[in-house]
Amino acid sequence: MLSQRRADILNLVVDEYIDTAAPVSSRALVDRHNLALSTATIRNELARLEEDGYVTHPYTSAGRVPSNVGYRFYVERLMEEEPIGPAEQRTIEHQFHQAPPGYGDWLRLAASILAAAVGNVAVVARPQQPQPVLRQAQLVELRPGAALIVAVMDDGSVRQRIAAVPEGEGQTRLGERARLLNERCAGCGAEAVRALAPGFADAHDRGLALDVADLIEEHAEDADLHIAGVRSALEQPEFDSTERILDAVQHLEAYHLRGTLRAAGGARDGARILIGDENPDGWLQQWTVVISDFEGPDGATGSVAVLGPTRMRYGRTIPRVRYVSSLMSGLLQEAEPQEAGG
Amino acid sequence: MLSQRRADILNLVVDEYIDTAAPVSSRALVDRHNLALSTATIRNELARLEEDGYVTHPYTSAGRVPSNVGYRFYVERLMEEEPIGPAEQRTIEHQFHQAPPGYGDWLRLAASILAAAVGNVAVVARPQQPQPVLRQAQLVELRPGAALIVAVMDDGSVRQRIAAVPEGEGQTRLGERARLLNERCAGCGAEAVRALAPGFADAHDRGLALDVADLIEEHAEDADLHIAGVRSALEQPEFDSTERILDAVQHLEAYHLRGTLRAAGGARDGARILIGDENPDGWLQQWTVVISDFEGPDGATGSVAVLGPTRMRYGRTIPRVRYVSSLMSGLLQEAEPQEAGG
DNA sequence: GGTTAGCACTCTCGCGGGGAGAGTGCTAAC
DNA sequence: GTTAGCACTCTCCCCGCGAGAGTGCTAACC
Repeated sequence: MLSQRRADILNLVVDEYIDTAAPVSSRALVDRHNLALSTATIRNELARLEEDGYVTHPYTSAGRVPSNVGYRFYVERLMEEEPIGPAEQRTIEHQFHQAPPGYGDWLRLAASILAAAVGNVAVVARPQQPQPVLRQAQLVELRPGAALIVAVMDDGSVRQRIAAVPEGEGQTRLGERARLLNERCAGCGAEAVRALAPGFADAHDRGLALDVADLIEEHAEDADLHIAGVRSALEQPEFDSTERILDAVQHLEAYHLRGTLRAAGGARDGARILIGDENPDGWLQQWTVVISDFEGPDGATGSVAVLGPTRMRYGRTIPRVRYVSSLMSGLLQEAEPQEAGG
Repeated sequence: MLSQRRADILNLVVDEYIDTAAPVSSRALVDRHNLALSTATIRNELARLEEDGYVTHPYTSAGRVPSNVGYRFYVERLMEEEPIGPAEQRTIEHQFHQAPPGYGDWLRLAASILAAAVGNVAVVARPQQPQPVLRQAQLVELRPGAALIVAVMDDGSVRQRIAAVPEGEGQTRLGERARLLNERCAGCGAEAVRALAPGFADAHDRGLALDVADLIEEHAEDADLHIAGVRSALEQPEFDSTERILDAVQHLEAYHLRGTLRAAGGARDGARILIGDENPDGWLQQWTVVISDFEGPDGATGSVAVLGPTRMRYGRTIPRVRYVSSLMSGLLQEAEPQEAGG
């Protein structure tokens, strides 16, 4: 366990490093916080903190940099959360209410508001049910012999697939097939639909039912994941080399992130926090991820997350992730949706 | 008009520069192509080409670099297209047939195949009808007082919006509302639905109809736009500074690109080509965009495009954009869709 | 008149040196 | 336990310099 004084010093080191992105020297600590100790004493304490693994040295005679262990301790014990002031809150809600009311717009907006608030990458994933159920399927004729199946789930997610249909059929016949399909399969999960499939008299209907079953259990499209703030994150000094930027760009593509959002991690008041190598993904070793889930209709869960360098303004980020998450939750569950503000 | 010899030299300069990314010297031209002329003669010709605006000098004593005018001339008169060999064609088709048959997957796949084939950013936009028509709308209960409208268009595109509904209603009542809406509005365009709205007896149904009308004329989501190959494009030497990379990253976000794809430009056999400042967008001044549209069902048009530095392998890119575009078109219109390749 | 050799001139790029500055670790004294 | 002092280390930036690549120009050549 750290002595009070050493914990205080660690706190200052982390704060300072988060602020300046430069290794923190004993001199800087004493001067900038008017410590009643000499730099030599601080140096001794820093050496102890280093022995215990809370800070490191980039090279022999530079200042100290927090380690992942140091950040973790900081997040759990030292950090002060930066509250969301009334002005900031008003700004955010204002932005929300000015948006066009499309559903995708809300999600995108949440991501970009959050990204702007924390200066890092923000990701918002649409609520999805773990075991979705078919609400209704449509058949859209593409050309003779092929149609697009559009399947809407009970959580509002939509999945599409091209399927073979008999060549001579027009849209009206396809409409009948869709009606039959819906009559029997609406409200069913993937296995149920698959079990119902053999019951269709027509071979093509059987095929369609199996396709629908596939669609139900298919992972939702990455399209339902909204990312914002990549640029501001990459402007931070940790991304000084082009390779690092390119690696980040590559990994921040939508379909890599779904899995990331599901990762568990040290929680703090409902926000899961993964620092550096606590992340399961290799490429995130230098990143911190802060995730908060929110509730959609019928037990569907969505996620709000921020990704940034481990040197992140935790005190600012964590409450804002939580707040945007609760806004989304409220939007979908409690409060009035369409009331235009002022 | 350029003399034959000067045109030949320009051709060599552009080829060479595309290949090496370094200013082309008279020496390099003579040596690498066994020209029966001295470097001095070439220098004279290069000076003339520079006078006429086809090439430039980065600084006094470096080699020559093609200007946009030079590239344009090259694309229209000089370039040789690099045909798609049978092996490459087989690879591409193989990749296509191995894909999961989801509709979004096809589009994404097309983008990533194209990106890999040309080493630049590839974008594929889902076919959309200019004047879409409602096929069917659904109401998904989010919570008491609010529902999600899910509207499917006749081209298979889907748009969603949150709407207010009377508080006491369950999903069954919402289903009835949806049925009424579909009975009257299916097959209608935005104005038609808007005209029908006052005909609904119930005020909420009127509101829903108006929402649906909005949805029909709303721009489709950026979600329907698939991007690939950002990393390989940014690995090229023109992106040496972090600022350039960041600018590119920022602008390559999905919702900036729809407009870009609609831009017209010098065409070559069905591919529209915009070189450098021919692009309407300011940020694309250093980029070339090659676009080819393809036909979806019922007159919907999608687009396939490649974006890269003006120093782009035009001879390779153009036929491949055209080819992938025709594959998409075929997938949606002519050939067999599901045949798995042996 | 077109072509070419020769040469002076220019600009970039990479390398090494050197000095300033910032910080540490250690020792010895308080 | 704290502190002053000092030697030591490592980075960073600037500068200069030489090598190399390429051009433009002039004058001769076919």
